[in-house]
Amino acid sequence: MPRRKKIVPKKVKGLKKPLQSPKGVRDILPNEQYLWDFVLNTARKISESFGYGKIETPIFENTTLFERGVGADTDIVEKEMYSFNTLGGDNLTLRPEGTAGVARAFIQNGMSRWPQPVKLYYDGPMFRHESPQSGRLREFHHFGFEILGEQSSIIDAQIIYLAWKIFNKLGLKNATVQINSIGCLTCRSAYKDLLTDYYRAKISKLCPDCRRRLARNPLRLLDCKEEKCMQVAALAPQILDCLCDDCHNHFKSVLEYLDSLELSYVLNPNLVRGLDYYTKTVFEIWPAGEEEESRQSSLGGGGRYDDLVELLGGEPTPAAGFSFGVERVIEEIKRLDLVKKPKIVRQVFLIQLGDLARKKSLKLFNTLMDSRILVAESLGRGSIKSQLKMANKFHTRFSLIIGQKEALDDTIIIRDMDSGMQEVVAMEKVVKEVKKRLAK
RNA sequence: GUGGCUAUAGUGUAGCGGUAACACUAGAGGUUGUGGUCCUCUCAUCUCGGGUUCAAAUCCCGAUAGCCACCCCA
Repeated sequence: MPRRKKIVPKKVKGLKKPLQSPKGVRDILPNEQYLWDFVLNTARKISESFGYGKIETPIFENTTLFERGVGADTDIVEKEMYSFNTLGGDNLTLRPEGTAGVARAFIQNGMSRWPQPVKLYYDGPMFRHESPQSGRLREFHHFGFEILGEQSSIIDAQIIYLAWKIFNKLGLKNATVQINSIGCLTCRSAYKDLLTDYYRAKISKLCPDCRRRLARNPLRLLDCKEEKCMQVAALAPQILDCLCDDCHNHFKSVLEYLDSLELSYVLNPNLVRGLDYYTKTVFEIWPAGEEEESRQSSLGGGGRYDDLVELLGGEPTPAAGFSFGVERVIEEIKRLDLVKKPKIVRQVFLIQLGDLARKKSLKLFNTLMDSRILVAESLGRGSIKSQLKMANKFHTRFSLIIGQKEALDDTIIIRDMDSGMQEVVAMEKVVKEVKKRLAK
């Protein structure tokens, strides 16, 4: 006879369904913070050395800001925004990107009366309702910087240089700068017409997607990956040939500045950014690797946006900026194994036995901390054994043990964890004795 | 939003129709107040819900989530 196990269900099936986070968001746990610190601290430091000041703008803004700023026809605004109505009847949106908010703050805080140009950097979460996959989340983080109130092309070059410098400092030396110019409003719309005409004539050779896209956004057809479309795209008119004199000269001089910085770049005539506010210079930073893969996961992007501030109701203010995706950069750093995880260093471990000792240990912990001794503890644990085990995990050089006897005598045991030698010292001398030993 | 793949302890995996295994991690313990090695024990009914079957982690359907592609972007 098969013996039946007695079934005593601990859980009633289905009753205890653990709550999950919503789709596309994640927790950033203690053991990955060092990467975040590394990336953000590096970026902040370099930005500040370039004269940028930190700005924090709200995580949500009026929806109108993004509709007008990013552009009502863009994918971001059309289908990716977290918008909601408040109880008070406002329509707000969780920011999908940082530039529009900064531009709004520029206007609202009268920054046009500050010494020009105004240089700002920021970092924080952004939200886009997309279908998540690797390198793509619904809540993700940007680090970005903006420079407002300067039209000279040297600024474009400097921004690219700053971006490049940050990536370099992060160790991403093989990331490439992809650059293009999409002209100003005038030459771009002229180019769009030209492109539309060109594609209309070849519409039978296009894939269904591109036929559909043609009316909406002809620029997008340029980077379709269908074989047929690529053939058509290869012979399409290029925006660079259609720039007005001003835009043409501007771009030419940006490239000259980059040359003089000896910063290598890839001139990419198909680079088109998905936000409407860009004018003239646009650029992205792609990770090292095959071009096909790199373009899928651009690490960051930016460019000039001379019309944005005016579009939002401010005085005409030329500007440029850049931002990168913190998660993507961290992934790339992990992939290339660039940063070692720092070890937690603790100098002594505090052990306590018994009620009185436990009480004293709390105070001693503070005394040690105030004396700048790095101390670890496991005050909740009872047995000396388990506490020593913990001490071992922390790799401390010494353990300080207060037992019941020591608590009464007002003494403490200093144990050398390597040799196992122990010494009893008076409580008031602990700090001195520990420091003496640590100095050896 | 569309299509494909996947879903087993905290982590990584095994099991491929007869009722869960291994490694690591974590917690407790191996007699009196002493760690690192070693040993013992504990922690999942197999994402959730439904169906087929005498029997399901294993097959089917649905939901959810992850991954990949398209799209787009960071």
